[in-house]
Amino acid sequence: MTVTIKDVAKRAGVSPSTVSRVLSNHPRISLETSRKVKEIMEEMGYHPNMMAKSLVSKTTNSICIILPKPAEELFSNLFFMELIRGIVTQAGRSGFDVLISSGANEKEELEAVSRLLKGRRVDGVILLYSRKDDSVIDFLESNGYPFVLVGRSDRYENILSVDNDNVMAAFDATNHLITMGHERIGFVSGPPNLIVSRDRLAGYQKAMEESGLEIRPEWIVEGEFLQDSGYRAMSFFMNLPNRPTALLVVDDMISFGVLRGLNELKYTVPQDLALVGFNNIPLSELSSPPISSIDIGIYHLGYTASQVLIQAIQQPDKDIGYTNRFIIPHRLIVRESSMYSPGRK
Amino acid sequence: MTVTIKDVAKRAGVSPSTVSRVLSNHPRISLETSRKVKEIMEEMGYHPNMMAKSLVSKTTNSICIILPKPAEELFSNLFFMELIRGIVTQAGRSGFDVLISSGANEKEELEAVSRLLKGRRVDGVILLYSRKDDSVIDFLESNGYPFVLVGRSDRYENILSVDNDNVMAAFDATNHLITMGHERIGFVSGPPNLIVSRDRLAGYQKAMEESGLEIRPEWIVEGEFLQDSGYRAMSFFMNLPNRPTALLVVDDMISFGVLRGLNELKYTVPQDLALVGFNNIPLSELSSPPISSIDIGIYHLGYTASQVLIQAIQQPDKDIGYTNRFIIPHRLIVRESSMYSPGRK
DNA sequence: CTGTTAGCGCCTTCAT
DNA sequence: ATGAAGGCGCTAACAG
Repeated sequence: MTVTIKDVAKRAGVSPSTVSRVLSNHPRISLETSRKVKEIMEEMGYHPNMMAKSLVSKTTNSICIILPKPAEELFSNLFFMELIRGIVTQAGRSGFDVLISSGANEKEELEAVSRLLKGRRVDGVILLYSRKDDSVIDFLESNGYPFVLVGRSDRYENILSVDNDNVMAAFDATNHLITMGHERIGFVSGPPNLIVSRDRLAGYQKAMEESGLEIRPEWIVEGEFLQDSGYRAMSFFMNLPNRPTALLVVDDMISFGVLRGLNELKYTVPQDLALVGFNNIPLSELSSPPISSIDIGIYHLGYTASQVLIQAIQQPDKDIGYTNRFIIPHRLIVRESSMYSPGRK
Repeated sequence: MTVTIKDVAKRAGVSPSTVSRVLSNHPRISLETSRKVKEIMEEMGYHPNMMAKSLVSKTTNSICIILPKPAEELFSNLFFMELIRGIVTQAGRSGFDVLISSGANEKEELEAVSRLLKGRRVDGVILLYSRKDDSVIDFLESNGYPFVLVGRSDRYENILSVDNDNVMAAFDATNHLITMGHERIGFVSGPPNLIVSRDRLAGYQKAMEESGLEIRPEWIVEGEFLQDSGYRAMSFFMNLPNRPTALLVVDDMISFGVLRGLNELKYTVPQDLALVGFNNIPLSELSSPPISSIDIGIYHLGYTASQVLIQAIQQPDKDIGYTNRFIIPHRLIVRESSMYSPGRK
């Protein structure tokens, strides 16, 4: 049924070793033989058996992605799919396959990772989240397995990671609003345990301070009100005395909730409240009005993560510690939601 | 470095076969030995080498997903991610790993599939698209490889597939609008080469005909105007003499474009035009107004596809031809965008 | 019940 | 430049 090296060898009248050498472009092999063998391989439809190859080479040419559990996905599926696309594309170019896995809880995740790595099914791992303490990272690190984190961890310093400069991104976004003439700017955050939320908050604060603008605690909202509560949250917010004229929102998905709340309350964006979001999901430009957003290069993030991981797999020595964090550039996309300059009061 | 069966055997004072038997829960093995071996495995941190296992068993316990190329993804990333989640979850429960792959064009796709299958890296394939003629399907079918199609193909009749009844779904959606009192109903379609577009169009037409309502060709629009052209398309549409009072939109993503166009033209939904979409993406309920949508159970679609494929892999005899199409139920989610009954004229 | 033997398909010495 | 032999880690006969 299956065509093996042996078969090809027999048919070509040479030894299996010779065929094997042809396969690996061995230098010491006659051009004549090489040509003939290749022809026969083609003719017989030979395909190398990856499993056998892996068994002897102790390498699998594949990596795996650990999806976060649904609970943690504030940043929607859009985000992950785009990331995966980047990863898969780059991995493909390097001749790597991508395996995708997830677990219902951290324990299951750890089991899966352990099985895949110890069972020699993959050579390395891409982690798509950043938790505070993470048994998976502990496992990977203490066993010396190659892995890269998409995001940032402040507990683990010297691990490979690919991330945006979220502080700077928020800084830029805030300054954009300030430049537009806003002085009272609020911030809608995501789950506070996500590092990205904290980083963006920090960038916002930094920009406000550097411009000598006031930050009031009640201007900072934690935005888990994706669904129904968008209305109430915005209602509270808009009724503040001396309310903000602009809002930085940590994720475009949340922006939609905000927008919805504002709409129900009959407020107009950007006149009553200007908006700038993050992540620039495809729908950001389709909403009414289109939302200004920081594009963080999600595809690029995935592409780079894959590249970095594969490099680490192939040359396990290069990470000397000072080039371990890779920063993907961001850029602000200005749309209608922030194209309005408030008059002074 | 790696702990093998041999090592465990030596340490336990038994033969490798015995250890292997313990691993596979062989019946004829003393309880005593079994316990001891298991203990030692635990203690030595033994993990079976998947590659070696695959090599001898000629089975990989993994499947692969072929992503469509970006060009074909009218139905956004949201759709695919949700699908993948369903697939990965179910596969995990059956002890299968999921590999994900894609190609820049059909030729590359075919190469990838061929490499994975002939190279014995995966046992079967899930196809996430339905094209008219497909060299990948031809390849899979003629080689007798297990695969399942998410979607429908009218060229290939007897292949395993998981799909919605899109005709019925569109029928239901249209009837909902009719029940609400609409008589002039339009249809925004997707790319005409996608079967799902055609099926939904058919369901719409059926419902209209059965209710004795008129269908005008100019009421049927091909909706590739996601981005900028939403405005112009809607402008054309709303200026029709005797224009529709309701619109069926083939995908929620497109609904956003429509909504945006309407907004710019100062029309109100649902008063000026009622809207019902498909796929019920998470954002459908966050838009202003929230969009009524047919939920097609994307996760369920993926979950079932995985289940069907794995079953086909494990018992390659069962598909006798009359149970090859699996239909996932849909349901209409009514929201504001269709909660308005137009007065008669 | 347990041990021995022989591969799965490939690669890598070691000879020639 | 090519062949022969041994082994990667595991399973599946075949013997006891």
